[in-house]
Amino acid sequence: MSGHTIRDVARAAGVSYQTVSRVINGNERVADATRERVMTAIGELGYRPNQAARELAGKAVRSLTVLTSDTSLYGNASALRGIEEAARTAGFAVSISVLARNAAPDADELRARLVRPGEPVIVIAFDAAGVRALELLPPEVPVAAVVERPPGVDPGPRHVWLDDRLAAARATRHLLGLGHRTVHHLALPSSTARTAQRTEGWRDALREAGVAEPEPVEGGWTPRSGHLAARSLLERADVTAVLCGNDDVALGVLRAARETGRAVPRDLSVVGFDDMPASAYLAPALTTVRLDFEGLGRTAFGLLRRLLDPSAPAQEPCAEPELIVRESSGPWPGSGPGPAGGTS
Amino acid sequence: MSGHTIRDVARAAGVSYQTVSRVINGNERVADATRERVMTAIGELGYRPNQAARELAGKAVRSLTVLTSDTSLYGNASALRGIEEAARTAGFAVSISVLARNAAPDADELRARLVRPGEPVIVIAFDAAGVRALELLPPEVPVAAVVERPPGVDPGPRHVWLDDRLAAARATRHLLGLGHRTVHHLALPSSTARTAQRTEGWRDALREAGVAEPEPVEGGWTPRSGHLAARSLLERADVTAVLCGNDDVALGVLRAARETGRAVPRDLSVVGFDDMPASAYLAPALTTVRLDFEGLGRTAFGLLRRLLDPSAPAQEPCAEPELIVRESSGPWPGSGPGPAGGTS
DNA sequence: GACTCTTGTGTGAACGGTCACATTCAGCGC
DNA sequence: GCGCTGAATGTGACCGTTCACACAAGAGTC
Repeated sequence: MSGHTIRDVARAAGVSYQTVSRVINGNERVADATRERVMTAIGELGYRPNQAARELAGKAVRSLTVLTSDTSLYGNASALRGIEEAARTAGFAVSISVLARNAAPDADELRARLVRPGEPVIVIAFDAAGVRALELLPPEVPVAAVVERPPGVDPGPRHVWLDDRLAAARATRHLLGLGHRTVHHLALPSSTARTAQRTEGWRDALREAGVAEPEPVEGGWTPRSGHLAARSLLERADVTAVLCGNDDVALGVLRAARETGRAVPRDLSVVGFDDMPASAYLAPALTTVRLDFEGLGRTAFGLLRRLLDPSAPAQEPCAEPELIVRESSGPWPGSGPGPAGGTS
Repeated sequence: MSGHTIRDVARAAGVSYQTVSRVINGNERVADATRERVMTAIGELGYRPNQAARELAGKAVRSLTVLTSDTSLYGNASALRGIEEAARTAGFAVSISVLARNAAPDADELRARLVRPGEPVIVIAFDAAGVRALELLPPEVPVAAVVERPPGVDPGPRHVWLDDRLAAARATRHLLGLGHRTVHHLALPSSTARTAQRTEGWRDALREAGVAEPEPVEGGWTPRSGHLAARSLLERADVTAVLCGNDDVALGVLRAARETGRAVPRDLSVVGFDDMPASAYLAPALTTVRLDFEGLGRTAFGLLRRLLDPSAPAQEPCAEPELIVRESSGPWPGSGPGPAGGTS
């Protein structure tokens, strides 16, 4: 039976229940000898405080809910892992609630999802469903958000994000540096009404280099959607470098390239985003930008925690995006005579 | 806003608080007219029951904790998704706690991970850490387990598993049917002291065909470990078909094959396990066995639910393993055109 | 018309904590 | 000795809900 109460402990230690409560809640003015006795009583009885009673009596709860879409996507899964890890070490319990990708939730459904009113929430809002959920959340719930791009001019302290814009710019510069006349972009669905950060970074680099700025092609998140989108893109001979919205999309593009007889990287350079564990083993191994989703999740938790308790320690920042050059990117095919290009 | 109580509702509806409680907890003996009034009062006030109070007062709580290792592994993530989906539709809140892969937790730590003592648990125990956690869980907690193989002779009603043995046998037969003299196996780490189910199924098929039974090579879960293990395996010319523990491992093997100059499927056939979304897009597209992890998760939840409430409806069973033949498996190189014998 | 039986509703007491306040008992200056 | 202070501990009420009952009507039964 797991049914010992604070009063049982008090009886065993020969003190009042309030003293036990004091001991449990850390240092108040309790004599060392008393604390000692209470502690041993707790240990012997195997007492564990009842979370529900604690919460009911007004004590701040150490739990949070993560709202995310599809957890099988690498970014979501990694951020979730970061949150979970940080939360658990801080003694928080983590609940999870998965949003349907397409159908954005309405306010009622959302409220019903949160186990208890007032439960703190972290939203992983890389896609539109997440962003919408974030908007719909009632203002009184404490919330931190992992987003693709900060909203508006004044992001406020509730949001964390990776520097996708810089990352995309770096990847694009890498390709331009290899001699490509321009870089095409297979964009992820934008999470907001505005252009995605990665798309902007890509455009930054193109503009900075003064090259043509082709229309980005909007696709999905999966290999399947990358494959689909690439089939039309690769019909055009002038496409020599493709920056993909993520590594999964890049995988689809690699396949499309194979099917249309384009050798990578000889005829076509493909660069991904995220650096999934599999990406180094693809054929060819994928050039990509490594992103610290886990660190991002940890940071989000730190944010939420300081929202609940301003005296909580600050979280260390997450890692910068890092370009990982592998086999899938090579020099512009137009420059080298025939078989010259191609080894990396 | 979120601070209305059952008594506020009662006052607004002109009834006693107990009547409101009855209405909330479904149909007891409440007059239709009264129920109606209470319902509108609830709607107008935007009342939401306080979970903590409800739990404290002894109401069974509709929540569960999922104990799993690394959620970025496809099997874990998919099973989690299945659980979450089924749980949410049934009105359960899902907490998640991630186990470190290597360091198995001790009983105390495990208990501390549960939101409250006696919290129902689903353990995703595909690996040793999960199995150990399952063993350590105190007997009083209601638990369902998603396992790689049922424990002992009498699995009991708490466990669900996929027919990995049959699945492996099918995949192996497929390869033998293509003329391969035998099939080598790159096994996942076994979750128990006994041989993994997939390994047994593979052996079943070899034995049934009366061919040589090479020692299985034990590796890990990742592309990296598959790559590592394959490098030594592929030094041997007689290895023409490899059954991999999962698709990620197969990815590593594909890369190793490329590096050692073995064309797949011409010189080497590679078959995976799981059918991850990416597997259809690999180069070459992976022949694999599709497993219904999501359905398995749903089933596990159904099990737990009936454990808590025997009158709950039964869950529909999950799908059978299905062999998906793609590009990575082909006829035995010894028979076909081109230089005969292993050393081409 | 007094008697059960059913149906609907109200009342008091938990549940296991925390909070605000009351109490005890040293040590201290006067 | 007296009151004053402050540290250590105890007491009562309350958080919002459910549970076990008690109670008030109306419907049958005889």
